Amino acid sequence: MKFEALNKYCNSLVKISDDEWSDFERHLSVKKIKKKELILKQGQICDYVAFINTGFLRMYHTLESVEKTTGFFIENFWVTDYSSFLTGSPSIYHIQALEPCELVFLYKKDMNYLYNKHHSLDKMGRLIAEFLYVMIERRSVSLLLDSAETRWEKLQQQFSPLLQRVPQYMIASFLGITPEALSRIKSKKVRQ
Amino acid sequence: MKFEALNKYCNSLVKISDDEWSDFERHLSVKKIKKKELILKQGQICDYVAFINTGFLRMYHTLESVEKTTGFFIENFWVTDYSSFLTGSPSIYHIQALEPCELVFLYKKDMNYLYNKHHSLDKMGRLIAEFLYVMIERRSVSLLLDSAETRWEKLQQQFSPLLQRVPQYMIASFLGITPEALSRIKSKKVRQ
DNA sequence: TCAATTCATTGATTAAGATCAATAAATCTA
DNA sequence: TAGATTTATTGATCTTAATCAATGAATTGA
Repeated sequence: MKFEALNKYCNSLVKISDDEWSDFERHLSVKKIKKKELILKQGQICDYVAFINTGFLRMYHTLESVEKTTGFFIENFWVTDYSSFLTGSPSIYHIQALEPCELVFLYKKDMNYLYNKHHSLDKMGRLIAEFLYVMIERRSVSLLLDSAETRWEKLQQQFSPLLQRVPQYMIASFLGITPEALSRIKSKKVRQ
Repeated sequence: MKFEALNKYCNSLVKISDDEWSDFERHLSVKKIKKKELILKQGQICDYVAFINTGFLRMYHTLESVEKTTGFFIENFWVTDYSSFLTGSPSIYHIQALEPCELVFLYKKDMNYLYNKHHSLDKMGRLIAEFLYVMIERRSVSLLLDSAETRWEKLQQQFSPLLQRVPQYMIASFLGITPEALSRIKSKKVRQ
């Protein structure tokens, strides 16, 4: 089943009736994405959210010639430029598949219809927005209050398996430092 | 009217019927807060959101002896530790009135009741969560990609009047720098 | 209003991380 | 699998901002 993981995810958040689910399902579309393919380009308006059945993506941006990774997206959760999606303003990011992906797309116009029609789906939208808020607030605080070394340690604790699959220069920019700086933090850790 | 500003704010987000509003209103309570008073202490669970009729507050934390301001809250919007409110985990912040405030409190248990009972209020909750997400994402990106000087310039553009009322050391830590560094950025600007 | 306190500024030094450069290691890909 | 390309590491130097210290300005509260 294409929507099994998503169904399970939704049910973990809110009670959804069969009727509501079938209305929801009608607006979903599955798409396979190749490795390195972009599902969003800088300057485009992100008019969808996509649930990640399988695979793994990153968000990055390329102002000032240097490429900076600002987020990762993993299985059983959503990928989108949520700010662009919400505000309708052009994205400042690219979103790229780091591995072959199977994604379930839901477009904004359909989402608005669903939100207005079904209280439970509106509630689910609220819970997701709240969850994303908590995640990004944590990141923001970490950037403000923690040293680069502490941010690296926390990232390891939180996403240990993910880090195996990602080039270090992407992790470095996600931490807000250069690859050289991350390399030095790591070698320091080993020697301790 | 104690709830006039809040009513206006809510109606700008969603259509609320008279019945829904009166149910909403029943769960609100107004409270006056003195300057310097804390409405939340580090370690407490924030079980409310409060709408700011008048006044002006900040959020700060005091680990490692140095006090760091991480947020400001202004009239006609909400004040809360939203992460603590959402997750039910103890706050790592103090919230303090920087001026005498009149606040409209809404407690979590009442909010959950209202969310479940009225679709429109659930929708409003979603819109607020989404708005807060966009705000903090903007801040997070700025911390990651902008220099301290750029962050200062953006803050000036966004909150010029606010900055008049706040000691500079609070602004400095909000920007993620020391008061000395902010002082130097400012004097550099003047000389240019 | 005036002393006490808090806050802002400036200077000197230190530390963290950026940048530049060279090389080694890993990974594509034909 | 071999050559090409990408990525990681290490060293040297430079920048930005932190820290420490002293002084001057501004607030505040009795």
